[in-house]
Amino acid sequence: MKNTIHVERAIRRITQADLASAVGVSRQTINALEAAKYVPSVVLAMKIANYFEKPVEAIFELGEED
Amino acid sequence: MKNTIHVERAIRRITQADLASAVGVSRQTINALEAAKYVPSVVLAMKIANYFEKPVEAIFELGEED
DNA sequence: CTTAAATGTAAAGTTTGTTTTACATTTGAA
DNA sequence: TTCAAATGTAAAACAAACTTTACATTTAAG
Repeated sequence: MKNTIHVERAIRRITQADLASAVGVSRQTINALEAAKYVPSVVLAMKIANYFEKPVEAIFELGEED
Repeated sequence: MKNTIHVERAIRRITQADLASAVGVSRQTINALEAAKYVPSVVLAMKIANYFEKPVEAIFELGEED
């Protein structure tokens, strides 16, 4: 599971804390997600995708591991 | 969180057990998902969406609760 | 250079996803 | 109607998501 959250964030010049509060999770959750430390729930994934106005697949990609 | 798994399954005339083994989870997991008893991980959601050849958003929908 | 904001990281704890086992009920085909 | 397959459900156990607190490091602006 890979994701491009930090890229999307960079484009919009948004902070981890900003995104976190926008989607209702802690900043560490966003930080850990960007570090690919774990796999989020679909709900969180969809909230993030919605926030960036992109489909889930544009931000999250299945890897070999999955 | 709503989903249309059982509809997609009906269309393809596929059993819960079939889908379960196709995406690598237990049959109870699929059953519980259809009953909306919990929210899956993005990985599982994407595997299910891929299996049905549809985007995640076509199968999973955020509700008020989320 | 200095300072504040942003980020990385880590441990402990809570909650929630997922598996396993097991059994009861429904459905469909013969 | 009978039997097998499919589905519903439930409890215990385990794994993984997510929070909280707390601190160290990096980055950017003044």
